[in-house]
Amino acid sequence: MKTQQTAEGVARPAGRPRSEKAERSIIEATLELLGEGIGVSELSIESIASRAGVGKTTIYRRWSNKEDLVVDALATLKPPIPLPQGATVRDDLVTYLRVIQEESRHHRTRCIMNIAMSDSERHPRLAERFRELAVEPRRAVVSAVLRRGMETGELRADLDIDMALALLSGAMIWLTKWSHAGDSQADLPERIVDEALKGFRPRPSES
Amino acid sequence: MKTQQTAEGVARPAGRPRSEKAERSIIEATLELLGEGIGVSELSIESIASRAGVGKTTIYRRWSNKEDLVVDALATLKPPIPLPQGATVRDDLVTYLRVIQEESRHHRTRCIMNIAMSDSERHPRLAERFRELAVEPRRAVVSAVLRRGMETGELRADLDIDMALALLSGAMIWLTKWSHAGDSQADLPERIVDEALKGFRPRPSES
DNA sequence: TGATTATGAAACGGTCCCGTTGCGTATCGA
DNA sequence: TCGATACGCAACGGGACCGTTTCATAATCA
Repeated sequence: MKTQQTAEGVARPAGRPRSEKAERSIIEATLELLGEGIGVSELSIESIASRAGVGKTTIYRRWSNKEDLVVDALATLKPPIPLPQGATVRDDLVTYLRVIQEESRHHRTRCIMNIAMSDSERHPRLAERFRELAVEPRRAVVSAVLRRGMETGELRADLDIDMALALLSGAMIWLTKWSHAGDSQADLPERIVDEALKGFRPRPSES
Repeated sequence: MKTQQTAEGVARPAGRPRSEKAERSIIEATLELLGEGIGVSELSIESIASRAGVGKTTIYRRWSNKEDLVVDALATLKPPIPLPQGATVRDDLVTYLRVIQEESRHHRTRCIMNIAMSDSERHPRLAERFRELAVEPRRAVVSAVLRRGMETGELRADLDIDMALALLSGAMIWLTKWSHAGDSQADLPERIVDEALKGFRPRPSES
């Protein structure tokens, strides 16, 4: 295989270069199918190729197996918007939960979250990737919000940040998953945050 | 089709009766495969028949489709042990979370939970069945515990029970799913319950 | 005994997908 | 122009599973 030097000094093989467009449409098709509820194990290369308007060979030339492709597809997901600093920590937390709630309305996000939740057993690399891309950045943002509250005194100084994050996120996901569809859930973020802030015990000074 | 009356007056078809043993082993095989991480969509009738040591015909004679079979299989899952009344509400809640934690250690339970979480989109009947069998009874038990605490004054009188349940269960599942494997998690139930009881705000009377 | 139904095994034709190969065409550098 | 590589397309042999049918055998009752 002959190569040549580009201006940047990057080695480049001779012949027709790979199509960036094809690559993008393959990844887009993958995300589309996952977003329609197709699980990783049911996802077929042929369906991706067909959806992307691409030959199977073009896919096999780039990825040696399905998992690699899905990992790369997940990697193109945009990280969430940085959380704006609201007036109070309570406001920021409500905003955070509202983002989760809003995302879970879109098929695409919800199905990809399902994949992360359920296929983590059989696809640890996928789960790890999802962790880096979706879980960790949110953890960092909310963690900062909570720390700010601990400094200003709006929150307990000895608050366990990971535990607080788990309570908030876990409750949001739980309720989204298991509450009856008929229930109005517009105020879910506020209710979760307020309940978590107050705690379950009575407050002697306020009762 | 000729029928005959049994002593109990139940109409019964002539000929060889269906094997109870075959039926049980089919359901057991189904649960085994699901417990090994096979998703509902990948679950094949042939693999069930093979595992159960049974002909495919025997399965098709009883269930017209895969989903019906899985629904019946889920129905054989034992409801959870009623929660013993400990000394305090805190103890009972810790016990409850410990049961969840313990269950999620067993492959079988964990995988079935995964199915409930992820396949609920495409199999609403399965999700509903799981709700009845696994979610609702727990909700009832914890709900009773929380109400007791509200009466005795150990908990706030205006506590939102559904919200409290979501915070506790959601946090447990979230942490089980996303915390690093290396973390010691033996005291997770205690930490979750205590954090939820205290709430995030500082307590003026105790600080 | 004979009628009736169930059972496990095997085979059927059909569908979907696998991963690979060959083909004619398109796009690059030399 | 030529060599090299990528492209979309179609076809390949092979495997898994579908849902059905056939068959010899087993269990039940009249």
